Amino acid sequence: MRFLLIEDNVPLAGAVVDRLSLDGHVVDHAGDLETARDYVATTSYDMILLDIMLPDGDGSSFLTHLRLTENRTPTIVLTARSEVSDRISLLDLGADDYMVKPIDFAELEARCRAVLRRRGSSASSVLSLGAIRFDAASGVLHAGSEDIQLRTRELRLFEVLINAPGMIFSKPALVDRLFSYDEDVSENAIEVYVARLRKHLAGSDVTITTVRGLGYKLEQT
Amino acid sequence: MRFLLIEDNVPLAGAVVDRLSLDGHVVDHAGDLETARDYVATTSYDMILLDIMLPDGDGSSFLTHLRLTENRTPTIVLTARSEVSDRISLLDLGADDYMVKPIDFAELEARCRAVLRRRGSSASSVLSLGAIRFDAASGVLHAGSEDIQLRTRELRLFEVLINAPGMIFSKPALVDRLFSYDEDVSENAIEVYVARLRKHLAGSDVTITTVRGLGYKLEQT
DNA sequence: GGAAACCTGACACCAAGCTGACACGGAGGG
DNA sequence: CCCTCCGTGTCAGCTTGGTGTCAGGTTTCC
Repeated sequence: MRFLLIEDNVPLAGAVVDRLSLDGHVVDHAGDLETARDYVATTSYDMILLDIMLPDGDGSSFLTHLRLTENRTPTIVLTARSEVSDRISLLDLGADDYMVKPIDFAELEARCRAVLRRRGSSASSVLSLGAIRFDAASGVLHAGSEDIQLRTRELRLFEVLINAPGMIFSKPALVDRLFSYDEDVSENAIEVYVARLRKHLAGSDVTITTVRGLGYKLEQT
Repeated sequence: MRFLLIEDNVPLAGAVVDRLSLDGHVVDHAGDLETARDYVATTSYDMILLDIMLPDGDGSSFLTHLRLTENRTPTIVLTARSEVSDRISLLDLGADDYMVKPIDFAELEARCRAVLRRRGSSASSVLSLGAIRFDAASGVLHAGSEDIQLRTRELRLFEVLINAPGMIFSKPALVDRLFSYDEDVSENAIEVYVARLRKHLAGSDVTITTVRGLGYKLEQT
């Protein structure tokens, strides 16, 4: 999952980034609304965490604009207790949930999961193609008679591929999906992860096909 | 498609306008930021090509301003090599892609298509003619009962032809479209790729017709 | 009939992709 | 505090398949 965290408190932001990264998510951090606008204009996120009090404006106006441009990215608003004058108005603006600072990380994770589930983005979290089944929540891949626990990076790659079987993903696009901007990674890393996934898929009726010069796609044989 | 080209180098701008016009696009040309601002204020564009170094200011400020006003028009930034201090910073500003001068026209077209496809503005990527269907996103050609994965060069050629069925493309024009100008390729290469595409189209009701002395065109029989 | 334009099977080249090995670093345990 | 384990990304050498050229054949047109 790719998150956008909009938060001006640097230590707090760092902590959230660290925590979410542990779960294998990619997190981009924007310290103000201007940066945040640039991010959402160029990147597609699975979830936005939005602080309300920001140096260059009010987070709620950002949210309003976001929804007006038909961007339905699930959003959780982070707010100090004193700012919760009207929680209803936040939800009316298009927030999916809100949390009061100080943030409890376990609760944050739980609410993220809840919101994502409610939105049905990865609804039941179990995807299947051919004879394989993949539980995105637990990261377990059932191929043949084996149950394989995918590790975080493998998991994210597989998640991307199985969500659009048959579609070609170029290596630069995959690098973009798996790594955040400040991670400088060679495209060879993608090749390596494709190879590792292929080992897991060996013997099943699903393969990752190379389309030379274009990219990779997942398909049933 | 309606393009806005913001570029102060007149000969270069002329060449880009000519080239894009060949594809049937409408191109407005602004030589400086002031003109460009007037254009975007009055007209809705499908795509903006933006030079960074301009007589009356920096193109990146134009872009920033554009995005702040919630204008999401797909934008490709044109830049001299020395200016590419940081690819990321350009993308952060809200550019969809960037190109280094000197501009390779074949590449420019490809990138425009890619950006437009990514933005999803051009509806679906599936084109059809007669009994064949072509999915530009996956590069798969459905002809008869077969699904053929086109490779990059075949794909580029077919893309050009199917975007204007019946139109005659000369061999020099096709060389121009498929190869960048540091690739020194004989026109025979086009003949070879036409032959390869014809094999894929065999048995369908679509053929590539030779118009002796003029070029090739794609048509339904 | 001859020349120019076009077609095509074969081929060699080389960049794209694959993969085993390794080095690095964080986590966790002793 | 050190050691080990494990996930990760890089690298170098290898394999492979797409690519453009060529040579010889065929068609077209004057």
